[in-house]
Amino acid sequence: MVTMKDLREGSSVKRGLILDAAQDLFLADGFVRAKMDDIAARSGVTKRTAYDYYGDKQGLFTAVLDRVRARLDISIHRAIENNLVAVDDLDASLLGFARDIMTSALGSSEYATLTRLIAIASADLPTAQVHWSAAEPEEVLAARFADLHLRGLLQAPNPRRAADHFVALTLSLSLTGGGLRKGAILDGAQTDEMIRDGVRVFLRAYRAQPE
Amino acid sequence: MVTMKDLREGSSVKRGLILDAAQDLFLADGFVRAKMDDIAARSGVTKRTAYDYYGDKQGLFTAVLDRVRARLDISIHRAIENNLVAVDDLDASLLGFARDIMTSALGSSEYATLTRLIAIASADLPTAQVHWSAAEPEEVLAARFADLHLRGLLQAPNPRRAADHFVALTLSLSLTGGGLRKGAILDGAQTDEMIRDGVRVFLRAYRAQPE
DNA sequence: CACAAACTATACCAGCGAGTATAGAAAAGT
DNA sequence: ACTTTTCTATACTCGCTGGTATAGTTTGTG
Repeated sequence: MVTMKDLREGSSVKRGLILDAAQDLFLADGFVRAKMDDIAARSGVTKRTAYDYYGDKQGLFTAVLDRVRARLDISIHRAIENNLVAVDDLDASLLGFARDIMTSALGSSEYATLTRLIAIASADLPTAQVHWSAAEPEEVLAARFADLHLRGLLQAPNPRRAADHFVALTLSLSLTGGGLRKGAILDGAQTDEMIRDGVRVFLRAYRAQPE
Repeated sequence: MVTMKDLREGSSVKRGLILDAAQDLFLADGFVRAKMDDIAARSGVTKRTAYDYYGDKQGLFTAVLDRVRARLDISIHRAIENNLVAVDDLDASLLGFARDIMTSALGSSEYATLTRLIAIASADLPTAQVHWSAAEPEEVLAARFADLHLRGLLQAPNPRRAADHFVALTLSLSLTGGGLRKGAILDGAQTDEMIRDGVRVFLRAYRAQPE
């Protein structure tokens, strides 16, 4: 075990480079098969330096996990800002929200990345935990749904459950491709169709009925 | 690599004991951290014998995977027989189906087991594949939904998608507990509530509307 | 310049665990 | 009874990889 104080301050650019390499290799090979030598090589840094920065392999992994979690937090906030603050067209808003999450920035979404990292952690290091800074994604979405409920747009007396249902119907399903497969096999068009169907079903169940 | 012919026939009881032990340890520790010595010890057999039966560690893992898959096939068929052949009360039928899958026999469901094993495989050995004997679960459920559609009980023009939605709303959500956590944390009562809510939402979206 | 911190380069070590070898005992045919 | 197959028991090999040691080089800074 390496305490925080043993770690080197260092330059934040190098920290980032190391995390980038580590994230790539952890995602590609899982925790165990990813080798520290490869991570160091890919980040253009000596293995020794990587250890000086992050202590040990598990420390590096949790650092990757934390960064992705933080980025997802931001993505979610932005997606909410852009879609769920001033809602008039429910369909368009929910659709835009799900789309934003699935394709944040240009690369693959933080949501997909985090999901995979958590799966890896669950298989390889049962001790690792993800601690959310504020609230986990479903919670903040639930808060929005509660608002929409009050405003009479949604019929969602249990907003948290509604959020779970929404995520399950759109994001989760897009990632797994439906069924018990392992890899994400959906291309862009299929993903979008999956999301559209999910939103449609969600709204058919949750849209407030005009009296 | 060990060819089939190198493997020993052996007694089927011993095969089962080895698989039992392997399944327990793979589920508990993942593929990498589970040790062949422990598996052999737990199954009351020498390590050498385990190797004679299954060739190598990966062969043992895929054997476990195949057995669970086969059992899930059976469970699903039975759950369909018991709930989705002669349907009058849609709510009760779908609820019974989901409940049966989640609590097949007395132990934990094959569905949960298989899900976890696939997650482990996905993290630790990207090469392993699950090959379904006939059709994967969602397909057979989709066939049932197609039937219910024809009989005017369900409004599901895309039965496969409906099956994905049903599974996502009930089984998947019960396993993950909602949100991006890793372990299953729901007790029996919570699971049942999750399933009930899932079925309710599913039917609100998919039940055929009386003209 | 001097001095320290950061970093490289490379060699090394130690443990772990998959898989094997060897020798023999116990079933099980025949 | 004899032979073959199955299985036990234990010791062993061997590659891999996380982590470290050592020595030297760069970089920054007063």
